Amino acid sequence: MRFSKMFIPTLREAPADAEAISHILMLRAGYVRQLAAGLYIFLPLGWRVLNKIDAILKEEMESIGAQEISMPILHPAEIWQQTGRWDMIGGEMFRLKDRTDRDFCLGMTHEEIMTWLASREIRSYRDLPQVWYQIQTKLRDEARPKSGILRTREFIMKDSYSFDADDAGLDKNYELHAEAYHRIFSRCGLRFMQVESDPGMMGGGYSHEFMAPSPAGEDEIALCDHCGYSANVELALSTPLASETPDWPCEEVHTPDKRTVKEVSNFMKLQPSNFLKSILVISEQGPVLALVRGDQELHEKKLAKVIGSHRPAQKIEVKEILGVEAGFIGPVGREIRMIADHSLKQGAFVSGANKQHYHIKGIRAEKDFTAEWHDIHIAKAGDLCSSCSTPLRVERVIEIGNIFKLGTKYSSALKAVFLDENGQEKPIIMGSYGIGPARIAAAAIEQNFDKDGIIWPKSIAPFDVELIPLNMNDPKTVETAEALYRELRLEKIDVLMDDREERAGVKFKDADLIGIPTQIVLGEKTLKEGLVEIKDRKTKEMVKVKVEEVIAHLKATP
RNA sequence: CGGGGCGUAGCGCAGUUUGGUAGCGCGCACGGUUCGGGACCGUGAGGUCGGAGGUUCAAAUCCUCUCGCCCCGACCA
Repeated sequence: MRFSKMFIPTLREAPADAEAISHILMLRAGYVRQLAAGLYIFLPLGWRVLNKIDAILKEEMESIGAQEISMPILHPAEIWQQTGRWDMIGGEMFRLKDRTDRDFCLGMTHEEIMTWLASREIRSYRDLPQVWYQIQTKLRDEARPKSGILRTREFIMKDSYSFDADDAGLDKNYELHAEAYHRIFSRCGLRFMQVESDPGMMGGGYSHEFMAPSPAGEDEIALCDHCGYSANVELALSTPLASETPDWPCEEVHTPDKRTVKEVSNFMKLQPSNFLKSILVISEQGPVLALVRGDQELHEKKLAKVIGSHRPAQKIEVKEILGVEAGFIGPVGREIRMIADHSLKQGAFVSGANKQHYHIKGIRAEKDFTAEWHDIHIAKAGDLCSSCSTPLRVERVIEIGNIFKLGTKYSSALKAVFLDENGQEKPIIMGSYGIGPARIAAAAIEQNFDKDGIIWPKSIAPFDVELIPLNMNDPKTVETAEALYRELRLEKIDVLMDDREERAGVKFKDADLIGIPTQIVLGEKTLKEGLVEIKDRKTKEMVKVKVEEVIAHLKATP
């Protein structure tokens, strides 16, 4: 492509409402434009990147036997009603009616529709397994679109679905996808890891996420460098370091107006880990007291797995239900249902005394209070790995892909069944597997940039090479550039030639911003010696090469 | 959905406190000089001051309502 003909609107200054690096750079380098909150236009450069990623996705999907199809994004409500998700999902689903008042929604994902297809077409175990995939638009009315392209309301996803006759088949397809995903993200030049994850609204029991470390990410994962344990902090298990607990006698302490763990621990000159924190929540079955150690945070999702959905109690409710002001509540002498974190099992702690302006010191599990024991704290850096007791690291990450074992949740609901070898009717066993190409692109930028702009991994760069003839008024420069341009294209090397009548400085700045991995600079003086400069965008290293040897040189440096 | 911030030329911003009829830098167009890291000089185009209503002789500026965008949190296949 010729730069002069291609629409690449670069910006010297970043629009004020962009914050994430990938967002700023994609805007500045002319890859995307924002239409509205969470809606992005991909400009020619941006679309080329997505196409490169898609090509890798297709290759790797085909390599594990997945077959590409394409599904509508407008879905009749009935199918979503049959699986229950029409009612389960709230405002995140775009809903609409057709002219005859029939309910529809815009697809957030395609489990329902894929399963519907399977239910109509698959009869026998002989038809299985099947793996179908598509690269298709999804729509979700996100509560909070953010970080440019990272969290949008409309986005493209590669989603695949496996259909098997038995669990072994599902395990196989799950494993094949995990392997394909490793190849995909490696080929895209990302640093990433596979972690255990919470299946969430997908249902089913078993899932992993693929995470690319980046400060721009929205998720956090806990990692053990020793045994390799890694999980989203949403479900990561950990053992908080044991706290030093002197063998206090049980006694009340006057703590006037000291309510928070911080206030009381400063007042009593103790560590937060010497405290027992009591949090009142309201569940559907009534109030529940959640107990965690003072230096830990309550994990609402973990708690929800024990007591179901719940909300924190308001200050007035605490007073009404427990008869004492928040800040002085504790487990001692309470009849209420209590869920306590494992870290409180051993040792003596300080908690609220259930008496205004008093705390109680030296309370012990089982002796002074009883509770149901669960892991309900948020894993944090420094906690010990629950399997090998090594301190955990916590890292911020971008979710770039996920894989789920769905089981029969959707096939049962939609009657996607087959007859097995014995003529028995059984629900198909399913898995679903997603990758967000735009997130791959954003993560690649977040992981590869410098002060001058983007540094694309070669595999997903919009072009392989940028040809930069500096002086378009010099016939020799233009002639050589045109010749090289032709030659590169004959060699199937994607080349962008900056043939604009611009000053050298502008071309250099734009080239660095856009981030094509290799730059070939044609300067008037070096050209007189028959040389051009080949420059690496990432390392800034430059070598002078004879014009005739450019192709050979490019081929020699992968 | 809760909290905070911001809407003035294509982009970045000033002007709003104290009401007097809109300005700077970049970009854009034209002419000239320049030409290996976002050139310089000159001329010029471009604005419903997010929108609606109100107060006032007069509103970008004050009041009310409303829309949009960003950030934090809640939420999140």
